[in-house]
Amino acid sequence: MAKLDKNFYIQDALTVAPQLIGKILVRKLKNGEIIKHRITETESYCGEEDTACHARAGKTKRTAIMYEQGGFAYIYLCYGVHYMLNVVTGEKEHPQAVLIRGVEGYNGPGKLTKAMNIGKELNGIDLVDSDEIWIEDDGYVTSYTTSKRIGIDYATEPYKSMEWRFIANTHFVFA
DNA sequence: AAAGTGATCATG
DNA sequence: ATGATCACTTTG
Repeated sequence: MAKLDKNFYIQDALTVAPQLIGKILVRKLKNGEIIKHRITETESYCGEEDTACHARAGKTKRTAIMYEQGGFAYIYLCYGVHYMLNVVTGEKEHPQAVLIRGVEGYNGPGKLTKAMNIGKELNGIDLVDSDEIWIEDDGYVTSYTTSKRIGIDYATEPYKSMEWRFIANTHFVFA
């Protein structure tokens, strides 16, 4: 069971996002309980030029973590209700991140963070060093489908139409 | 179809 | 200090 390392996260968000499909998100609670879920859906957000990315307006207190080297968790509260889990990717000063949009058993980014007890106290944590949350590769491989990203009506073309959402075929195979 | 929710960011 | 915005979920 290989924990994903720094070299993996340093790649571009567009490289990391499809590779995260099928990987296992691991959460260890303070009471020692371990929760594991396979990732089924991700989205890439790529730099200041990507009008859908939080870093589009430049570096702020909130987005500063995206400018770090890959491997950190970026967690924020959306619509005052839901925590979103993102993985920072790429080199330092390249604000990129991959949103973990769904895991097996839970569709929807808000549901998965609730189910796995992920909150703002984990924002900025190092996924490579942490023993509270990390991602593992057990060799499982699956095909995936791409589509346009969700909930980014405020973005402009061409980014609005980029197919930067990756969905595991697991649940959608009609063989 | 629509509202609910609260941190964040840009104004004054 | 105040207000606008928002990468969603749930309800009717």
